[in-house]
Formats: sequence, C-alpha cells, structure tokens
Amino acid sequence: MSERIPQHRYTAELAGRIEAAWQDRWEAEGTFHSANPAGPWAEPDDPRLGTGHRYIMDMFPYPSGTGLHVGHPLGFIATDVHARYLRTTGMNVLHTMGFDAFGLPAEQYAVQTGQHPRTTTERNMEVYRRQLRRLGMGHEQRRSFATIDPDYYRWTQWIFTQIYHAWYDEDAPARTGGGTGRARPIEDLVEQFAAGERATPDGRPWGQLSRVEQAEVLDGYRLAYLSDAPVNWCPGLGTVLSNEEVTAEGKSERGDFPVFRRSLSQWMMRITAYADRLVDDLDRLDWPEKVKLMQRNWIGRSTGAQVRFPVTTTDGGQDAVEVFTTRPDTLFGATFMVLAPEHPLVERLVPDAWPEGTREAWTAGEDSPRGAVTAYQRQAATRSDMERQADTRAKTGVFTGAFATNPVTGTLIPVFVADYVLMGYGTGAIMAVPGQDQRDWDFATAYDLPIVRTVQPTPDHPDDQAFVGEGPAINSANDEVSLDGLDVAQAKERIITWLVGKGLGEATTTYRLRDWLFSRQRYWGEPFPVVWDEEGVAHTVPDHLLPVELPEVPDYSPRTFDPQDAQSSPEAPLARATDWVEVELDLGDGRGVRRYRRETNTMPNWAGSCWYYLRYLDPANDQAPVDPAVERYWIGPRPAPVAGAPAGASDPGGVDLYVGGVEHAVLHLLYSRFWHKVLFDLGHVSSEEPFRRLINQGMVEAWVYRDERGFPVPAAEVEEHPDPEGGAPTFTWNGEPVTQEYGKMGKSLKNVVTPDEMCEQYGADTFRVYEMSMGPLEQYRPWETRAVVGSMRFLQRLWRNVVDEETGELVVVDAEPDEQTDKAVHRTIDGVRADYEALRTNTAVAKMIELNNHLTKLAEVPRAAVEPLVQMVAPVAPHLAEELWSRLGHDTSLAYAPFPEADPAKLVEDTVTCVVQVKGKVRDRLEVAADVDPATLEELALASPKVQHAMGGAPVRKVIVRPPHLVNVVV
RNA sequence: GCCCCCGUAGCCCAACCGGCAGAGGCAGCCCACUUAAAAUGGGCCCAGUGCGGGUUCGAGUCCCGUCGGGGGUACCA
Repeated sequence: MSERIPQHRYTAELAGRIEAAWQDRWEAEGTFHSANPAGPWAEPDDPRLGTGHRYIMDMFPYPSGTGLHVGHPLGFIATDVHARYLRTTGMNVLHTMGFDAFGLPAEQYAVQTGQHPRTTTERNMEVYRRQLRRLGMGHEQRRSFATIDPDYYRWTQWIFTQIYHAWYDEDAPARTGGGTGRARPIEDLVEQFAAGERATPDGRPWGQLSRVEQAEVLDGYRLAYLSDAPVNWCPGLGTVLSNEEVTAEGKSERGDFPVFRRSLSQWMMRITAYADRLVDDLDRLDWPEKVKLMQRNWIGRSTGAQVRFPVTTTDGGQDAVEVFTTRPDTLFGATFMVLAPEHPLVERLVPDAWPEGTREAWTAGEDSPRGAVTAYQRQAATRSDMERQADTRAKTGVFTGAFATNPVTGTLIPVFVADYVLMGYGTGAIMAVPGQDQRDWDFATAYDLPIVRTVQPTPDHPDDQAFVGEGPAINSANDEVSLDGLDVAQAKERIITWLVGKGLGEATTTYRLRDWLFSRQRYWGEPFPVVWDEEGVAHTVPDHLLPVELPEVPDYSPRTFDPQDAQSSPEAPLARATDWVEVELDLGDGRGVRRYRRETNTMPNWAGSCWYYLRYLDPANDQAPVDPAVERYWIGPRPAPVAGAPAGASDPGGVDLYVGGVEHAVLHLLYSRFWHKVLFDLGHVSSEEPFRRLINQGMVEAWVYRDERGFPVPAAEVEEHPDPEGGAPTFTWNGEPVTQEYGKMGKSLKNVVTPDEMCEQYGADTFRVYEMSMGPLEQYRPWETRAVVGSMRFLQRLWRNVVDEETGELVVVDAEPDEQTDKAVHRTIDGVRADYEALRTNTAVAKMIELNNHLTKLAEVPRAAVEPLVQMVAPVAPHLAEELWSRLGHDTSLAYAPFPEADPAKLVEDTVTCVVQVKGKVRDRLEVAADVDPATLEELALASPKVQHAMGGAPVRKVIVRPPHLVNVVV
C-alpha cells in the first residue's frame, strides 16, 4: 500500500531522514556554538559579542534508567524554541544541557542491577543524549558535562573549601554597597581574634588556645561546619537527610521511609546566615509568585520581640525564661507560660512539692511536680512525629509547679510544660496569651486558666474564641506604660521601647529556616575535600590536590536498615575503603607529610546542581570554576531591574531564563541561591543571584485506564466509544469495560508514551509542534496521542506549499503575493514575533497554521509569502524549515537568518468592521474607514436602520464612541 | 484550618488596557480522491464563559460570595 503514497510526501519516514541529516550537519558545523569574551574559549572577535546575549537554561535532567517519556522534553523544547528564535534576532545565545548524575536513584538503580553506578549512569546518559539529539535540540554540545565528571566535581569541592574557609560577618559592609553583612575569609576572623579585637568565647587570649580549641572556636563561625545535633536519620535509606528532604508527614521525600531525630555529628551549611538576603532578594527576581511565596514560607521570617520573664530556680537563684513573641503588644494578657518538654530550664524550675492550691487537673494525677514533669517528658519523647500530627487540636501539658513574673503586670503566672511548644523554634518557650492566640485559648480552657483580652474584639466576634485580628489595645496599662487605645503596630512599638529601657527584652527576628545538613552516608556523591589529623582537627585538601576522586570500593551499596529501626546508625560506604581513608599528605601548612583520615561522608546530590549554570559558561577552564569576565558577560547585572521589581531595585544578574519543574521550588533553588551569594560575597562572581527569571513548566499527564479489579491496563490499547446521546464516552480494553482517570505518566500505570515512539510515528518536528501547541508552557495538560496528527497535517501542508508531493519539484512561484496574502504574511510575522518573545509558542503555532491554511487555498504559492513562513516555523520545526529553506535555494543554515520583519504599513487595514451596540447588545456592523472620526462614526451608527429598530424610538441618552471598532448607544 | 493557582464547545486551548466569545488543533458529521483505506483534500456542526450577586454604557476579563479541581503549608508563638 505504501506505493500509493506520493513519493515526496512529508511522511514520518521522510521526516526521519531529513531530521537525521540536519542533526549531523548542525553538529559538524558547530551551529549552536556561542561566543565567549574571555577564558579558554575566548573569541573576542566574534561579531555576536556586540549584539546582545541571552543565557537560556533548563533544569538539567537526572538520567534515570527508564529514559525519557513525552512529558520530560516539554520544557526542553520550549527553551530550544526560544533559544532558536533569539538566535534569529542576532543574539549570542548560550543554551546547553548537562546531567545531574550523582545521587540516590542512580545508586539504587545500580544496586538493583548489580553494576557500578558509573556504568549504569553513563549508559543512561547515552540514552538521554541520543533521545535529546533526535528531538533536534540546539544544545551546544561542547559545553555539556555531568556532575560526576572529576573535572567538574573538582570545582564543586573547591567551592566547598571556599565556603568552609569563610564566615559571615554581620557587621561588614555588604559588597553591594548597601547595608551590612557578608561572607569573609576565615583568616580575617583569625586576625581579629589574634589581635584581640574579638574576644574568644572564654575570654582567654587566642594564642593560649590549643590547636584543637582554636579549631572549635572557628567551627562556630564557618559557613560549612561540623555539628553534633539532632538530625533527620532515615534507616530505610541508610542516610541522614536535610529538613527540605523530609515531608510534612515525617517521611523521606524519596522512598517515603520514616525519618527519626538522632543526634549525630554531621556537616552543616550555615544557610541561616543568609536568611534575610534570601528573602529580600526575591523581590528583585522575575519568578512565579508561587515559588517566591514557597521560599518565603520556608524561610519563615517573623519579627517580634524577645521578652524575659523572671523566675526563681529551685536553688533559690534568679533566672529568666526567655520567650519569643510576634505579639509583644499582648504582653498584658500573658496569663501563663509554656516551655517545650525538652527546654533546659525545666530541670531547675521544678520544686519538690506542688504549691499550695494547685489544681488537680494541672498535676496529671502525680504526687509531685517532678514525677508529673518527668512522666510528661518521657511521653513526649516517645511520641513519634506521626502521633503528634494525629491530634493537633487536643492540648496536653502539665504544671511545673513553678511561677514566673509577668514583667509588665508583676503578677505571678504558672509555668507549664506542653508539647505544643517546640524546642526547635524561637526560644522553645512562649508566653501564653489566650485572649489573642487560639492555641493558648484552647490550652487555657482545658486547664481552667485565666483569660484576659488585651485587644478589643470586633462586635460580631464570638465570645468563646481568641481574637487574633486588629483592634485597639485594652486592659494594657501599668504605672509606667499604657498601650490602651493604640493599634497593634503602635502598641508593639511602645512596649518594645519600654522593655528595652527596663532591660527586659528587645526586638528580634526569628526564622523557620534551619541550617542545611550537608553530609550523606552514600557512595555515589562528591567526596568531601576534607581530611582529619591525629588530633581530630579537620583540614581541607589543598586546591592543587583536587579533585579528591571517588575511590573504587568492592561494595558501594549503602548499609540500610529496617525502616522502623530508629536506634540504628549510619555507616558511610566510603569508610570501607580503608586504603583510601588512611592517607599521607602534605597539606602545605608547613607541617610536612603527615597521616590523615579522609572524611567518608559524601555531599548531597544538590551540591552538583548548586552551581552548574556557572560551569556551562566556561567548562574548559582549569584555573577557576568560571573566568570572571565570562561570568560578568553572561550573567552579570543588567542595567534595568526585572519587570515587577520594587522601585529603586537593581538587577541582581543571573541566567536570563531558567525553566524547570516546580518541585525544586525550595530545595535546589534555595541551595543554589545560597551558594551563589557566598561566591558573590567572596568576590568570585559579579551577580547576586543565579537565576534572574524562572518559569515552571507544567507537567504532561495522561489517562489511566483500569479494569474491573482496579488494575491499570495498557492505555494505548483502550478503545473509546462515543455516547450516541452526546454524553460521556465509554472505554473498553479487549472488549472489557474499563474506567478512565487522570494521572501521572508512568510504567506502573501502563500509560507511558516515549518521544522515540513519536519520532518513529510522526517525526521529531511534528512532536515538537504538538507539544508546543498543547497550551501555555506553565499549564498541566493531558497527553493525547491521536491529536498529534493535527500537527503532522500542518507540516505536511506547509511542505506541499513548497514541494510537489509527486515530483519533488519546487512549486513556489516568484510572482508577487496579492494584497490580502501580503497583509496576512505581515500580520503573522508581527504576531508570531511577539508570541515567541513572550514564550507563547502555542498561539504562535496557531497563527502560522492560519497563514499556512491561507496559502494552501491559493492557486500558486508565492515565494515571498512562504519564505517568511518557513523562517517563522524554524524555531519549532527546525529540521523541516532547514530542508525547505535549502530547497528554496539557500545554502546556509537558517539558524542565524534574521527573523522576518513586519512592515508596519501593512499591518493597518483601510477599513474595519465597526460594531454598533444598543444597550450593550450588538445590533449592526458597519464597514468604516480605519481613521474614521468619532462624529462621523456616531452619525453613521445612529443612521443604521437596524439600530433605529433596536432603539424602538426611545430617546438617546448617551453614545459611547470608540473609533473605529465600536459604538454603543444607550437609550 | 490557612495561603496560592485554575474552571470558556465532547476534548486540548485562543480572546491585548473591560469593547463583535473563536485563532488553532483533536474528535464527530458530510463530500471528494480511492478497489479499499488514511497520517489525503474540501466543507459542516459545536459554548455564552462552574454557580449567585455587584460595579459599568458594556464583564470571560474587575469586586464579593459560593461550588469544583490542583498545589503549598500546618501547634512556627
């Protein structure tokens, strides 16, 4: 039957041949190479250096063993289209793609298959490379790399050492020139200590501290430091995890295993030092509001006051319970206090006996406060996070037997221990203000504690609830200060001033953000460039000895445990490589060759993705991660701030367009911003942010079909039966009825469609056009294979407008296009350019289809009409466009052929259709001159018989004239 | 619970600063080509914008409420 198909029809088979040929040619000619101004690849004479530049980037893929499905390339195609468009406007465009190849899945897959992670990872990357090439990606191949390349992770380790040898000086002027706070080399701090400008923790002179003591002091400042603190231990994965990698349910984000709090010695990154800048600088980024909001919430900055409540300890000493509150204005309503069960002060507050008059309900039935508190602490400690989640409403707690003094009222208020107060936030203690906090209200009603309202509730506010809204202060005065009548903001200000004056408190800010746990007990990650000496002091490996290469080990799989075994401890696989761990080195510190033990943890896989955008800029540089001039050229600050930035904001620099999934909203994007800011502070980069503009592409989802037992059946084999009544269609598989639902694309749901299949059946260009015409980039959309033919038909028609299907001869004519066609061409150019500019490829494709359909109807297709169309289609269907371009007689690639220009004169119509409405309803349409004056138009409209009829003789009250498109008569 | 996003034709989606609801595609139907087919060509059909109010000369678009779907977060003091 194939002999019936015209020989030169644009079929999948022909598309495949054309595509392979152009891919070879692009590669051979280095079509997508961009020009660098400096560094190893400097081409200072390249003319593109003077014509503007754009850096377009995708979140690089993790090469999984299953390859790509049709959802993965959505963002990649979008950036490729945009990059290709930008090249035709003369820009120097950098667009490449590497691989995020370290990490858990690669290791787990390798464990499953019994092969070395490097073997499987490299094979997976080959599959990805082939798949991406087949899709016609215009990636600059020479800039591509993987995070597992020693040449790359050498610099990842180098950055770690930079961070390790830095501390955050709150008081130093910011490098931007405004404000204070920046990272500085640790040597500056050592100098301050040595010179006595800064006191050591115990006051002894720096020189009198031992090497170990000095190291410990510095660890308290370093931006990368070792901490012995409770961390997230996941026995099921055999590693510790960062807070960001643990879900709200207390499970590992990857694998959904239980996570337990264990105190372990681990590497941390002092990201909290950057909390303010990470929040504030979001304003200067062109990112989705949703992502900015997620980062703001994650950092969780809240401002308020730290207030001290005097207490007498059991030994008779005077101490104070320090609380953090965002509502210091409600201090007069603090009728009791609550400490977290783990609060260190608890032990020194609990008396031997219950004070006289202690209520039965406060004692939990125990004979002594000590017994009650200990029992409660034990219970709180054994309750898992899951259990705590389960009953978030019910408040439990126990009286400590101690009282504190409310510093503004002078009254003694009872101190409780309750697990609704968390040790990890604020100071681990609160002043409870039931009148203005619902949690405190719940606790107060449960334990019969006094409630004092200190903000006047609104009249309709229920009597049995805390009032958390705005209002004037009431019941808030003592002999020295009165807040009564002030609004919340004023009251806060006045009470803080008073507290500061009395030495009872001060304004403070707290954050939800915690430091970033940076070590993992895995094999497949970057080794730390750290060794330990005999005294247990850490040293970084000198730069010239980097990279510290990952050793070969007989058994690279991690030791995992029963997921529920909270008492197990991590074992780093690298610790088994004893030949590697024990090492003799000269660190160049004057102490000569000595014996050291290597650090056996590895870095989390976020490390590699923290800075890859910098390395793309200058991947062959062996002197620095990136040449400073190259960095400044590509991502240095631009003169104008981003759209929507607050007045007076400056551009922070960064990648011009970064496209990726919203799942990295806090993890990768927060870590990456943090590293970038450290590098900025230390003077290694000129930009303050890594990614100036971010877009989250939507996901391609798919239909899932299940049989009667609920098992998924192969979606591709399901038949759809339309309902004759016009209702919902029904579905069968092998004749059996199946149900349809919407979900992710995945192997287990038997609904995976791969780009390879699409290239096979339709060709890469068709696939690209289809993905781009499904809807806006940000949108989630269902995959529908049968709809792909629409894109195929479009390209086929375009082909036919240039090439005779039977003979392969050119069919275009050199005659001038008629006026209508000419205008359609220019209108399309104008619209498509704007659409490409704004990444609205779906509407760009629609406009091109429209023009193409118009050309199809002509007896002969004029060259002057179809050539611009071929150029316009090139970003989306590059192979077809190149082929037609060459058949039209051009011998150079159109990758850099200037995008067609619309002639403004041809965009204006001589006459337009004017709509005449009566009371907002369309009653007539008039053909009028485009430049008709309002008075004439009004006259014409009122003279219309249809309008007169619609008015029914009613008098004209008002006429709205919007020439030339609309007249609205109000009667 | 709180916060954010989205509801337009059977389906995927357009609609600029509020100004004719339809650009494009799928499916369906009809016709042509064909021995037959379709990944061919031509044509046709299809909603008043989830629902209820409001502002306006005029609302898919702005405001309020409500329902449905998706996402984030959750004793954060």
